[in-house]
Amino acid sequence: MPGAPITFATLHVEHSSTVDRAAAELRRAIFDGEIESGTPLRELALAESLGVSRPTVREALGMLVAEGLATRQPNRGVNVAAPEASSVRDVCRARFVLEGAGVLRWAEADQVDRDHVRACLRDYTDSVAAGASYQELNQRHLAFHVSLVGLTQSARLVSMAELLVVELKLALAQVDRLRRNAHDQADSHTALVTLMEDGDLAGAHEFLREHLSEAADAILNALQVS
Amino acid sequence: MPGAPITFATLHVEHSSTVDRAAAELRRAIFDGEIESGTPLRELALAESLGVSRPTVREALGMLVAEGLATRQPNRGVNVAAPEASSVRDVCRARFVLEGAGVLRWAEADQVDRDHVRACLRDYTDSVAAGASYQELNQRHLAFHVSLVGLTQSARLVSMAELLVVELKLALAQVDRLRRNAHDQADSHTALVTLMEDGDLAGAHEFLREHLSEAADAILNALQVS
DNA sequence: ACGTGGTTTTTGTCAGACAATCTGACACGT
DNA sequence: ACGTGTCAGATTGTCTGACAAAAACCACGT
Repeated sequence: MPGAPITFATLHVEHSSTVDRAAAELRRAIFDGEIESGTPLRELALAESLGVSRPTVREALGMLVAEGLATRQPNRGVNVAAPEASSVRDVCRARFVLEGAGVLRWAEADQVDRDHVRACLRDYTDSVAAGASYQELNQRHLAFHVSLVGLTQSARLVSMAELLVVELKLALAQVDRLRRNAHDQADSHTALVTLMEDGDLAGAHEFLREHLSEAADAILNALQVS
Repeated sequence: MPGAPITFATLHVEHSSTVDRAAAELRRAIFDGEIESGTPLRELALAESLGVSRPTVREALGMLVAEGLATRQPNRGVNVAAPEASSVRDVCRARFVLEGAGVLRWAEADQVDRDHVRACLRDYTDSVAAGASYQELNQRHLAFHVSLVGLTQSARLVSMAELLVVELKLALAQVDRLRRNAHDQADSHTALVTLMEDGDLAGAHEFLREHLSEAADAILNALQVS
């Protein structure tokens, strides 16, 4: 259609600010275990290490605090968050509410969202079969759980679930180095999807509750060991 | 007991930073309707008006953006968020998931949390009976809804619900000046609690769905009118 | 050992400055 | 007339340097 207003909808340039890059670097260092949980994040030291100014570091730290990756005590600085038993239980309870709501809405959900769940499951099982790296398995595993929340068709619930997952990744980063028994819970996930496909949503809901409860116990055990 | 370590547990000083006070002032101005939705929040102008420096304003604006009260476009500044129809629907869907989860857990919930729900309901009905100000009615009304989420015993879900409520308050601030028909939904809330007290949790759940759906429609109508 | 006082480190906040980017308007060539 | 290039103004993003306040640390005297 000549003359029509052409929109280059697919084009996109990375538009990252210095603060974003600094925050991303800090996240990476935390998840990679380069920074132990509980270590203080001094603004001046970080500014020199990252090669940016103190205000920039301050803003990046504010983002981490908002994400729950770090805690700030007034006039005492920010530390890498230390996952406690109570917070792990809380996160898992919250996850069950969000993901459970998605599971129960499987039937009414959008076709796109259901397909997304299937795609995430396939990605995960493929990674397991291919013997992918530990990090990647974790990523796919959690992505599947978030995709369940997508069934609620609420963008806010999804972003909340992503926040919870970030906290969980922090807890996992503490124990992964100890027991990296790459938990292939792919079978469990497949069973969950099968239940939903068969229309047994109540069964899937109960299955999810046990699945999450087991996950919480596993993390708590690993945390107490370390 | 002489010599015992004395703790002045009741003493408490306000320990607020300049940034917190600036953010609080901005929130107040937004909710009071002094700043229209969509107006740009220039850092320099705010710094002069508030009597603080630009970095402080910047940080306060970052908090507002994190809360969803304002939106930031890179290199173009932050504007007071404009509630759209889609976001109102999304918030209400998310609220139903969170509050519904609380309602369904009424029986297993902690006695303290159930009492808190009852207390919030009483506060609300008392305010209605006393012909309290519009602002206060709104406050109590929303506090009751948040108390429902408290039944899940998940601190994270509660803080998520509080975030949603803030967004809702923003939308209400837009329409309240137009139609402040102080919706006394106290009867509706009382009916909800009665259903739960009687053990009809499924009924209460369905009742909540309709209650929230009506609220969403009312807000949407008011928004379209304005 | 205990409480007291000063010293040092770190954060919270400020002031000023500069570069990068966006906006809008205007001139230019086709 | 239309699209393009250019420029000035405004605003944000980031940096530097500085200072006050709070907390942590350490020595001191009793």
